[in-house]
Amino acid sequence: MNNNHIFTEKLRTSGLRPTRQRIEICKLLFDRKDTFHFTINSLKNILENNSSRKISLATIYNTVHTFKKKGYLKEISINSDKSYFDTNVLNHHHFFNESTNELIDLKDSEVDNIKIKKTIPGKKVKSIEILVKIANNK
Amino acid sequence: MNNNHIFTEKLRTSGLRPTRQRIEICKLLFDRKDTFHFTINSLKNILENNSSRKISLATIYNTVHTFKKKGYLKEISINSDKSYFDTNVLNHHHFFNESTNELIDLKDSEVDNIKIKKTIPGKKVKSIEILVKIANNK
DNA sequence: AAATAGATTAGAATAATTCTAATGTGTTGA
DNA sequence: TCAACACATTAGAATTATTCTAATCTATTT
Repeated sequence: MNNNHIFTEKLRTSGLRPTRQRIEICKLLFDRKDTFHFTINSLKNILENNSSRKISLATIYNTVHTFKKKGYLKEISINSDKSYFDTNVLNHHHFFNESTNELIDLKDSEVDNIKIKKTIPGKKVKSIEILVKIANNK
Repeated sequence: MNNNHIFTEKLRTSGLRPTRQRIEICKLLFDRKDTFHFTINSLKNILENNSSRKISLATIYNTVHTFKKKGYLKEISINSDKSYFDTNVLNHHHFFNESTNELIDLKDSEVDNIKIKKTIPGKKVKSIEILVKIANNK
């Protein structure tokens, strides 16, 4: 049994064509209970090990950015050399473990309301993101 | 008149050799009253226009990272394709204007105390960073 | 002032991301 | 049903960002 038809439908509903590449990536990203954090590179490695036919790196970029645009993925701000993505698109924040380069979700309810006193005229706030950097106790 | 000797001293004090390249970059970054936000690329462009002798891009990377390690620069988390740096190394947060890709400082006092309720055992918090993304009112 | 050790630079190599020509998919109309 | 067209998608090639390392420079010791 497999869930391909579910993803096919999901893609069609979003106005995206259900290609082999997209279905494989969907299965990897969304066929799981927990939220999943990844970089393009880690996703590429997993795909290489799980996928019968090769998916070009450019296609992985295309797909991830398309899914982000559709609201199925969230991009996380880390001052690192890589972009991190999250399958949890609900409002939430992150821990970033600098010792292991891993992300951990931080529910909105686990952070007290943030009040920003400064405003910028003519601009509207699109999002407020908190990143808590952590590291191993030496 | 120029401030080269001041930067020479500052560099020596930090255990860094006062090379021509570093002094030029110091003048550009630190010889100003306001804090300065930049990317490696914007810095490269400014140096190209202000510098008599060419500084290799690799050297700009080296220098910026060295200054960051010494605590003279702060790297800012933006989920963009570039790393942003800030000459303001005091504890503070940022607005990021998505319409123009510009950073604006947000003083620590302009943000209410942030309380994180979740903790990660065996890890210590290194920093808490807030990024407020803004955009033009359409 | 020459020799040495180690720091620094910058061209070359690599890694990350985007561009675009080729290919594939869905739709329309005969 | 099935061309043929219009547009979406893929993936190799090109570009851009970053790192590596051999060559060069600087400070120190004698």
